[in-house]
Amino acid sequence: MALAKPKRADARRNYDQIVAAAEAEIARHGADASLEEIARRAGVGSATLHRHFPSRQALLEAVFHDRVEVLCEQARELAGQADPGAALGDWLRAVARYGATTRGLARSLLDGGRAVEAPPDSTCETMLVDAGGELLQRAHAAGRVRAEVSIVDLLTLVNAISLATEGSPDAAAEATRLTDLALEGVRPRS
Amino acid sequence: MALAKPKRADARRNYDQIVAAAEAEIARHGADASLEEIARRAGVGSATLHRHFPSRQALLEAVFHDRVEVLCEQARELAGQADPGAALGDWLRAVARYGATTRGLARSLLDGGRAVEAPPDSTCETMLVDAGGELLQRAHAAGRVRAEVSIVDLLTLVNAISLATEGSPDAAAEATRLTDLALEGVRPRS
DNA sequence: TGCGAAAGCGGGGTGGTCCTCCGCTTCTCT
DNA sequence: AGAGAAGCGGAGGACCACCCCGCTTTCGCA
Repeated sequence: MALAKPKRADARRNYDQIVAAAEAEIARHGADASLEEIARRAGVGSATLHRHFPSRQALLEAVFHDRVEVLCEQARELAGQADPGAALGDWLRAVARYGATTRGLARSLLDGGRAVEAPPDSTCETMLVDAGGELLQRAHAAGRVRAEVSIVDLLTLVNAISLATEGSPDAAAEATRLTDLALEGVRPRS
Repeated sequence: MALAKPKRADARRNYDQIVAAAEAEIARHGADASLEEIARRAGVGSATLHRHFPSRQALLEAVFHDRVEVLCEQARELAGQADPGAALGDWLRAVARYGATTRGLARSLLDGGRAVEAPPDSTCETMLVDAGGELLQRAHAAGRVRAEVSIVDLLTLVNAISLATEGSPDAAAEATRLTDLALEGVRPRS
């Protein structure tokens, strides 16, 4: 749905410029960067931005779509790995790292998850659920994950960690550490 | 610091009215409720609000101070319990529940943790760290928690969970479940 | 190639926000 | 009661999201 690019040439050009400007601006100022400023830097009127992206969330989805796709690709690669438990863990750590280091992503995923609008599939949220579901299924089959744990649980947890560590000095390390903690549990392993 | 109430009677009255209005408004609209609207409902000019609370965070601290105090009190009670592992777990679950069901609290704690201003002690963040530190220390001593786990880690984790579940249909249950998950880990206990 | 309809554009307006300045009011202390 | 300090709040500036609507650009078709 984030891919429903407009068909007229100028519209498409503007669309791309807006996404590019948004990417830069969000990296600089986080998920609630000024839409006005984004439009300005993209060289379009603010109305154009609002026409292409009816909500802030729509813009965020478009900006992060590619990055999320990379994560999904990574999940597909890891699915072929010998140890399904490790594969799932590695992927979740990667997601946490990505989320913690990419300003606005975690926030976008969180809001996207609660979205009131009809979720027309292929949102970043559902992409991750699909990709991660595969890994979790294998881990379940191998008995490496408790049966009642769902992929939505895991992604919520990991996303929460991203959100909480985003902005800390070494966000990547912090996110990885906390993800490990959550996956392994707090008690010493006997 | 959130307790440094003004001394003149009218100022004190306004202060209290602002906090009361803020509490209601934040419950309704979350941590980024309109300060203007809060001032309006408190029956004061916006300048008065800004004079009493130089930043949004300062207002949030004042609003949530009492609730956080309750949590700290709870920690002190649990510290006397026989099983330190369970005590810590119970408390963290309570914090998660509280955070998930009290709009704005989790967000406030998160931003409070990163605060750039000189943290003059007795912020909500430090109160929780102190209260929880006690519980963690006992759990450590009893060998129920891995040595490298700190109270800041745990609170960050729990707060992240609050943040991520706030607003879901049954936030309390969801927060509790995810906290359990994080404390116990993902793998089946042998 | 040229033309007309449709698609898209963007300046400017509206109503909201945060925050500050500064003349005025209210309180407190004696 | 009166002086001085402490506090007040309306007005105003800078910014923002979002929309309206007259204008421009593009594209399919002849």
